[in-house]
Amino acid sequence: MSFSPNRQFKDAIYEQFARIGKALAHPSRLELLDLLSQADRTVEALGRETGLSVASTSQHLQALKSARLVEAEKHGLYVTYRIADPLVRDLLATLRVLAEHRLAEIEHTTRRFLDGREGMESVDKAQLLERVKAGEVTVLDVRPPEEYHAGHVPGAISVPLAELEQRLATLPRDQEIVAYCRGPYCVLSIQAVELLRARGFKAVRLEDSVYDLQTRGLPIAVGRE
Amino acid sequence: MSFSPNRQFKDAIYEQFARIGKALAHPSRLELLDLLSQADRTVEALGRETGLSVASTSQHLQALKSARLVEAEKHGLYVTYRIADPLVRDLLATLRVLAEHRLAEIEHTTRRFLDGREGMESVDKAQLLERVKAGEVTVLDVRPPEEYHAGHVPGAISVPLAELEQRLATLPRDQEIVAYCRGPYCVLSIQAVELLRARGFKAVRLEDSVYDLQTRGLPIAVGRE
DNA sequence: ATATTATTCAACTATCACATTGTATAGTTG
DNA sequence: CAACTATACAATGTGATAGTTGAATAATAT
Repeated sequence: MSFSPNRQFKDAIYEQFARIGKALAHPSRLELLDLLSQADRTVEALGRETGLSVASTSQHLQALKSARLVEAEKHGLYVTYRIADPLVRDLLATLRVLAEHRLAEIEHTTRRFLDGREGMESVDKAQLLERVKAGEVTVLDVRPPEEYHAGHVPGAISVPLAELEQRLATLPRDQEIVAYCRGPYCVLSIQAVELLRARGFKAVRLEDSVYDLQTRGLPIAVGRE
Repeated sequence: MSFSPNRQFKDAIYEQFARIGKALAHPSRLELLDLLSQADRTVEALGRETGLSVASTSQHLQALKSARLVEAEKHGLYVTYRIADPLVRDLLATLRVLAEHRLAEIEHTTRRFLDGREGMESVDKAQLLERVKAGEVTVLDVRPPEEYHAGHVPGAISVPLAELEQRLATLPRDQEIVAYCRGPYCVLSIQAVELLRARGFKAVRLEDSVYDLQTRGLPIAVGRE
């Protein structure tokens, strides 16, 4: 029985599916995929942002490549990696939703991390999103510029967290400011909102990433502005 | 930097996400999840259907349980496992679509397997589905009875593959017969259609599972009939 | 050409996961 | 309550995977 053609077929098929499962089985690879979901990047840049050694980063990227989740292209001296298919983002999103739903540890960890930080409690997302769409608020994209250029909320202005302090003067004091970054587990927007509030601005955090918003029907703007 | 609270937070979060990835990283566990997607089952039944030893089956199930993808309940002598959340099915479906999309090996393996089998080539699915919905065809659920009872296409009759032969007389010769089972990689419906055709019936295979059809808006019937 | 830089490869060690066994536990039957 | 059965757990050997280091490769710049 176990050498029947049926069994062989099933084994071969599940073996293939497991290739993708294996690619998702390491925290670093998931982080790399999350970063690549925001913008294409070189090995070096990915290593820098994840805190991994370049060699380690390269190896994980190869693992992702051999599972066909990412693609690589050599541009001169640098190899740029990118997400191979929009479905990869969908898979990551589903994984995230399921994890949030089933793993109490995630909520627990997030709560502990946010504990003591003022006013990071979730706002009414639907309502906030309407105001973003209507342009009633100033929207800040606090991610690195590459990520902004790869895709951002229409009307949002790019203010990388590192530059926020020196650009405070250009921000409105009368209008509410909404900061977003890569998603609920990205801390850039948390830090941005903390800084803004400390300086007397009215600021809230939008937990979603551009791509989360895209699945809710918001268009994505691409390019310099 | 790498001991900052931010880094610790990220590591903890991605560690959690990776729990689910790890659970999906073995072919046997994926097969177990697929079986459980169709109906709850005992360890013994799962071992029998997958060809794994009972001990091995139990271990994989524990791995799935500790990732919270399945739940277990003891009924008398048996422990029954079930999918913990409908989102698990969604995740599996997304994984499958992505794999089909990106991994040429899957199509290759499937093609090789179907090669030589007459008329398993895909029919116009949308049109077929309409006829199923409209009740214009006889629909056969050729999975084991437990799976039928856990959820089936409305109007479908339960004819487990093993019983098909002796129930041929009850099937219409003038109307087209549609057989379905667990999805595109389940061979039960293939074997059913082969048998039916060999006996002169007009039969086609529906590649989707009940749950695939559910996401396309078809209701699921539950229970004995 | 040579040096420089980014990336990959190769070798090594440590850790982790797998399947197989055998054993323990817990319910059920006699 | 003893015997039995289904299931879970534990220990083992084996193989795969991760991270490190240092060398090799490849594309540019000098």
